[in-house]
Amino acid sequence: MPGVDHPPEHERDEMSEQETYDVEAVQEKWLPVWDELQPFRADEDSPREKKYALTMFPYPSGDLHMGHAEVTALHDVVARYWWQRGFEVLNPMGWDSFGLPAENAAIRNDEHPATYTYANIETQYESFKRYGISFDWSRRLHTSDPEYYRWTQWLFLKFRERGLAYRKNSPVNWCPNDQTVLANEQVVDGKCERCGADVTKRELTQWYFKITEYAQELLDCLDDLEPTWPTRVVTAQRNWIGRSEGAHVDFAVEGHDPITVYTTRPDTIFGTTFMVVAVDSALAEELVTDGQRAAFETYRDEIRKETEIERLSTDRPTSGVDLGVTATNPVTGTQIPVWATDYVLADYGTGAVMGVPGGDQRDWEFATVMGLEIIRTTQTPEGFEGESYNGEGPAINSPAPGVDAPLDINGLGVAEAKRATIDFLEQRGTGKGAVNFRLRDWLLSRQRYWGVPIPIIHCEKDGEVAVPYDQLPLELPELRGADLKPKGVSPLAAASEWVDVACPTCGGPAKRDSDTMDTFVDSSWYFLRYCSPTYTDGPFDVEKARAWMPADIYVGGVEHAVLHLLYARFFTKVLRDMGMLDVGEPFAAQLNQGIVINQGKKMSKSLGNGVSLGDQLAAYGVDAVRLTLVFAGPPEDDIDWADMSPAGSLRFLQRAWRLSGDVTSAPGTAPEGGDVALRRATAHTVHEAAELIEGYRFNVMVARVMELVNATRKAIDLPESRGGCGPADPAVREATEAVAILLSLVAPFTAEEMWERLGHRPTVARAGWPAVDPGLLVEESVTAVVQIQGKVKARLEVAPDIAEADLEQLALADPDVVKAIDGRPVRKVIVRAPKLVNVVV
RNA sequence: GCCCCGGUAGCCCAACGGCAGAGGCGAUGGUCUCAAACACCAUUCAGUGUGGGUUCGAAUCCCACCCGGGGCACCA
Repeated sequence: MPGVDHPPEHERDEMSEQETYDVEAVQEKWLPVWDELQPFRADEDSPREKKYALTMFPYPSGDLHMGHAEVTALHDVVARYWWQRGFEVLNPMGWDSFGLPAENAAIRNDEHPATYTYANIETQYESFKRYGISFDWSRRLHTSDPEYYRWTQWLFLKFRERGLAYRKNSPVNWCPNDQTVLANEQVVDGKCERCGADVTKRELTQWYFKITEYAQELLDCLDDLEPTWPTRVVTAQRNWIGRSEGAHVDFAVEGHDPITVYTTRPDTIFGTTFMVVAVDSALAEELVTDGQRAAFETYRDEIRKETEIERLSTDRPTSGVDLGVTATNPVTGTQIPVWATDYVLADYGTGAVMGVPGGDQRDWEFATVMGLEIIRTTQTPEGFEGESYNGEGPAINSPAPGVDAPLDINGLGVAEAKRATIDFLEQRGTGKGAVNFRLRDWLLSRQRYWGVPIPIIHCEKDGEVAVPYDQLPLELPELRGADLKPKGVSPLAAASEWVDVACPTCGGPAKRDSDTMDTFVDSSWYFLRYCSPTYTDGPFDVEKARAWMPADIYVGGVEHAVLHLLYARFFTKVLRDMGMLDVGEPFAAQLNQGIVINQGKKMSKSLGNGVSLGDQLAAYGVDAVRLTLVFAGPPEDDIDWADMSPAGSLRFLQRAWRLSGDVTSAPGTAPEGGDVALRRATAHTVHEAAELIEGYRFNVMVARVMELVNATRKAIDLPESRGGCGPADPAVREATEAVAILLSLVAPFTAEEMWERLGHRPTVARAGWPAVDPGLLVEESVTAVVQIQGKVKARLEVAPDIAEADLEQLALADPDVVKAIDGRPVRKVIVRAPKLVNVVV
């Protein structure tokens, strides 16, 4: 084992000063003790104030890796801190155990996905235990257990009863590799978030959660989360929800219902010279005239073949087809042509846009290519050389000079012009102010096996029929190996003895819905299940949830900034509206850790730069690895393992541990009367550590503990003449005990061992926060700096409560200061008692 | 293109608008050793990405730019 000295047996006697810290033996020693003591069992009936420490539960792929080690080490600092501060802490762990990797493994190995899943869960469970995180294992859960997913199904049915789960036919994102649909959030740069394949569109009837109904509230509550959530998560969610304000405007079409468009710039309506609808929308199909139908269909089919990547590409050529109809501008009465194009999105707004080339660059390009008229409606600034202009400026051509129109907004600024136009449209009944969101409803159906079956039966006569609540859980049929191969429809559809059922309403032949739910549904409420993991009368015990929710901290990866975190917020709000929760937000505070990389790059098999957590633990021990991860830097920063020194961490732990063997005073020795300098250092460290932890500045906290260890070492070793006090001084015991308790947040094995060597009973994890005499925090004297023109010229030892006038007098009398002033007239003296005096000459 | 976050010793990182350095790594020298490794002791090193501004005083506040990371991006 590198870094640890194992002297031969015969030398041991001469090495009493250099005791050996046997990492492995210490680890083996304490695990069974903790199992016995169960120090982290959360009790909601406890009179202590409660804290809920939550960390994102893992997907069970293989064993734990460096990423898991980092996030749980950071998380554990907070959880253990809260225990030490006297809180009752809920710190649960479970597994997000439905999902594709298990299914793919099952196909490869001709087995059941559960085999892979539960084997990995056991492996990870054992690893977590050895890793010494303060989880309450009695609350362990797996989302793939029927007793868990019965409640996922229950929630789905409840949501459906509230109109929040519905089925619709619509073009959806399709991953040709995983052979399943994807939610908007799972398409990143036109690629499948999971496998990276180019996503295409398909027209399918699928289940959706109506998250858009909560769009405004999801947005508004971000204001309250802003102080305690990472900025980047809050902004990412704001961007994702994408609220905009504008108007719906109706354009009359002969022989058809009016076309309603959404626009954020109703004030530019005088510049509307054409109209564009999404080529893949039903509206386009309806509007197209017989004469243009052939051209339209050719164009539409071309676009449909394209992947998301191609459609999203910003340098694609402008394209479109004239639909052959005209619409009437509701303000000017002008007839304008209606086109179909691919730059308008079918599922945003109304799928139709008023073309204002003077105010929108896309419209400008379209008008230029198609030879359509361009009218500017906002005065461009002096020297403007661009094409379209959407900035601030007075309205012009609204109406054009000499034209008589029922509305005149010429000269108004953008905001006033908008308001005037909306007022006019509303009076005329041809439009109204409107708000739009970028957020779409959450597509939750998946054409795969290893997920929660959707508890719906499709009957020809009765339509969609819910599986009765007393028949939940609706369990998955036993499929394995080749049965699970992706075929474009769910594997469940082929399990005829499962799919074919009698309709619960009419008893006639019917079929079960053969899709399963997106696994993000499972993880949208697991933090509630933890509050009462074995509850059988509902997804969770409302009273228990009241006791624990919201989670006081949620630690996890920033990759979930929109997906999981938005969905979980949505579920929480719905459950609140169902009367099951008091809170509208699930996570009061959040901490995102960085990732562990190696040699400047993400660890990956292809780069061959992976670092095995198991190897690191074997080489340096759990505590040293945890300490390294916590000490590496601010939690949000990435950690380059190549820059880290677990050996250095181990060295420090040994130094700390050695202190506990050097203390010679008896346990319980009162610290009063001990060496004051060391007592002050201890008091400061403990005091500051609390502030640092609460600010998530764990790396600095560790540094402070290192300082205290160094100070204690010196106090023991140095002769009295050089500030030492010897191992028998009560201050040494006080400092060492503080070190043990502070270290218990990061290095629980070492801390436990120290605690025992100090003559205490286990477990240090519940020893309580070190008591600090507040008097020791007040310094007897402080160093005041005297500056001339901002440059330090002298230092003075002064009382901390010195008056400004006294300090000024003292400073100006100092010989070094007098010399530095050198007889020049003093123009100004700035005094910041007790730390600083600045003399301006 | 728009919006966030960040640039401090060789490296990882500290520093209420007030002495740029807390801690660690590395390096160098020493103690120990036949020698080395380990351990221990000591020493070393930047003026804070660039340019302006505010201030008695700026790593810290403001503006512009450069570099790195992230989010959104035909969202009308």
